Amino acid sequence: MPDPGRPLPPKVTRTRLYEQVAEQITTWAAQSGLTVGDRLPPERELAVQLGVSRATLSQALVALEVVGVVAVRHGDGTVLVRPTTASIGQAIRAHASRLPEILETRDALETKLAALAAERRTDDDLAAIEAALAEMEADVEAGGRGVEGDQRFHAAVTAASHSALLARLMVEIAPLVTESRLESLSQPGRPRASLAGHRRIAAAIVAGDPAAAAAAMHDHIGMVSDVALLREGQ
Amino acid sequence: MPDPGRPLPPKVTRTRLYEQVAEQITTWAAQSGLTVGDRLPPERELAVQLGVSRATLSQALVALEVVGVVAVRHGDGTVLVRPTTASIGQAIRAHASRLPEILETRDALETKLAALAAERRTDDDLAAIEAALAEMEADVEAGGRGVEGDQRFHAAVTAASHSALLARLMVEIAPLVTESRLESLSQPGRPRASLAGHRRIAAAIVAGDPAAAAAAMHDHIGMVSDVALLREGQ
DNA sequence: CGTGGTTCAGTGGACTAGCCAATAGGACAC
DNA sequence: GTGTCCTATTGGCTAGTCCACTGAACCACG
Repeated sequence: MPDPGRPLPPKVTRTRLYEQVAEQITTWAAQSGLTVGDRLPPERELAVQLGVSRATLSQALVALEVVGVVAVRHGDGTVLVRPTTASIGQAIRAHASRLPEILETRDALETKLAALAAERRTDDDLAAIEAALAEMEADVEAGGRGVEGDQRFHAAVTAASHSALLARLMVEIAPLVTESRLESLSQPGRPRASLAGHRRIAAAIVAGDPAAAAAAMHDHIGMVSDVALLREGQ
Repeated sequence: MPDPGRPLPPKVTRTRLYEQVAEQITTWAAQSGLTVGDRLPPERELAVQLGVSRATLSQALVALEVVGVVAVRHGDGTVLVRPTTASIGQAIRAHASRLPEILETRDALETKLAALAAERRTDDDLAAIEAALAEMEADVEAGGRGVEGDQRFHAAVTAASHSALLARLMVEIAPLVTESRLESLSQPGRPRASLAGHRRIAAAIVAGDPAAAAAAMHDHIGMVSDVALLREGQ
């Protein structure tokens, strides 16, 4: 769910072929255990493997080059210059205790995001945040866990921060965050508590108080952390 | 390093055609007074105007699309979705290198890293931090900018945090951080100030005081930020 | 012995020509 | 008016071809 950027709805996004190809390349590279510095197969060969023309593959490589994932060297080959998203997840999964790390990282990123959001939020941002809150509330009232609304809320806050770099890092760890979210919201009483936490965060953002927003987000993640550690720990 | 005597080799930067084309498009769009929402000429026509093939033009458009400058709509046309600030071509080469964003992100990640380091640092970690400080000090005393030592220091703090995920994210933004580091340390008096900031951070980590370490790191990055913004402002 | 040039295989860079697919807008039937 | 269909225009993608660059092996010369 590459989403933190747009609270906007489904919007039939026509996926261009090169996007899919770029995605396939990164996942394939991750699964193949390719690391920084390794070479991708030659374009002609790779194009055949992926079942696309060389021109399309070239577009995909341009996209990956612009994003800084690969470096295409004329006459030499194409090399990975940055670990791909999937490889990050893979690397982390190799570690036994990943949940605490995920929460630490969320704490680092999201407190900053909340503070920035309090400073920069537009009316549209606030509307998206409110909508996410409403969605979560409705779900929780109906006995649900509010997973969707929770996710949307954090995505809306990310969007409201208007920081492309931080947003990208959130996308990077998104799959890991999903895990922790599910674990947390699956506990009795947690959805309501989480909703309350969100309300405090939203209030601080609406009020334009960066410090309060950061503190509220920190508390919120700390709450998730506590319970998760209890479950996991002893 | 083939020739220590010469300061700078010719540096033949091989520019791909699509990069030049992308640049031409943005500058042309700016000069033509095109604003957000306006349509670019059809690909076939534009390709002729620019004197390149449609395939190459397509690559350029992919690059601009990835960066978020244009939106290519099948069957309709290509529209501008973000004002082109002339320097956008540069932005493509440097990925998403917006200095303020980089510093925001560093602030988010590194304050947390410093706090964790204060809690978890081992003797080896402290030794590495001290070594980096010593290296930077020696370089600065000798009139250098201490770039190497600066980098090592932050790497040592990152290692001392013992958080693989945060470390990975630091790796992600490493190339961007390098830019900001160079810009900052190139200013008169900055290396010394930076060294002092490092000392405060190190002291807090040695003392095992997470809050103080985070605060010191925050101040340190804030200092870099101030100067950088001054530079940018003019 | 080594320095420097040459060759060659492999690789990406770019172009041309062509067909497919989506869109918008007008023509038409109702 | 209203809805449907048609069509010109536009981008999407492919195939085939040639060119330029890289690196390594090779060889000739000093």
